[in-house]
Amino acid sequence: MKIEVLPERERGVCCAVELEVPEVRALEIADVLKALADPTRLQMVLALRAAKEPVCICDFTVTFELSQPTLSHHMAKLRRAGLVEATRRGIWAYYRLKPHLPAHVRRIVDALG
Amino acid sequence: MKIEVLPERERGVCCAVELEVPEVRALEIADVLKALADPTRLQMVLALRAAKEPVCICDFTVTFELSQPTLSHHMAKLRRAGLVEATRRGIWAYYRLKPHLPAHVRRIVDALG
DNA sequence: ACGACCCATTGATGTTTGTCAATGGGTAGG
DNA sequence: CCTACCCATTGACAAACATCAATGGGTCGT
Repeated sequence: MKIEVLPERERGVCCAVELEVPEVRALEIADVLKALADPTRLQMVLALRAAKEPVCICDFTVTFELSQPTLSHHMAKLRRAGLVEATRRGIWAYYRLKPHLPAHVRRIVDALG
Repeated sequence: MKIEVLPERERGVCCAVELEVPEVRALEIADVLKALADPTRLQMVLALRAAKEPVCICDFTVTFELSQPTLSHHMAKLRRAGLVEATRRGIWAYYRLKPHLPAHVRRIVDALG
C-alpha cells in the first residue's frame, strides 16, 4: 500500500484495459497452469524434468502417500494437459515430459522450482 | 507412446522417486500457480505486467464481461497470493504487480504469455 | 491355468472454486 | 445533505476438484 505515482482519473470515466493475449490463448495457458497447480502434480513434473529416464507410476506410489488410483488420476490430468506422455511395457507404464513442448509451455515448465 | 530407451525393472520392486523440492515449497509454488490458473486472473496479471502505471479496478470491469464483485474477488485472490498490491486514492483502488517478487515467483510471472 | 502384480476407470464424497445479487462503507460533486 | 460513484464483503449456488474403495483389464512368473 505504498504506491507514489498514480494516474489522474475522472469520475465516471473508466479506460478499458488492453488484453495482452487473445481470449483463447489465455484459456490454453490457464489450462496448463491448472494442471501444474497442485503440489503432487508439481512434484511429479519436477521429478520428470530432472529424470534422465522415464519413470513408472509404481515409483510415485512409493514416494507420495496417496493411493495408486489418485496418482493415476493426477498423471491422466498431466497427460490431458499435453505435458506428459506414456509408454506401456509389460506390466509397467513409463512416463516422461513430452520432448517437444510448445515454446510457451516449455518456458513455464522451466521456470518452476 | 513412442519412448525407445526404457529402464529395466523387476516385479515387486519399486524405486521411490526423489522429490526435487521440499513439500512446503511445493505447496508455496502450487499456491502461486493456483492464483494464476484462471483465464481472467491471468489476463489481469499480464495487463499489470505490461502496464507502466497502476491500474484501477473499474478499468478491468470495462474489459472483462464479469461483474464488479467477481473482479474484486479475483484481485483479492492475487493479493492473498502475494502477487499484487493496491493503493486507494479517493474513489479508486489502484493495483500493480508487487515490485519485489521472490525470485522463483518472478521467474514464473516472466514465463507467462 | 492360476495367482501376483501394475495400471486405469468408475462411483461416491467432501472440499474448493467461480460467479452473481445484494449489501454496506467510503469519497467526492452539486 | 443527498446523490452518484467506486470498491469490498457476504451469502448462495452450481461446477469442478482431490481423494479413496472397489473394480476390471493386462501381463507376467510358476
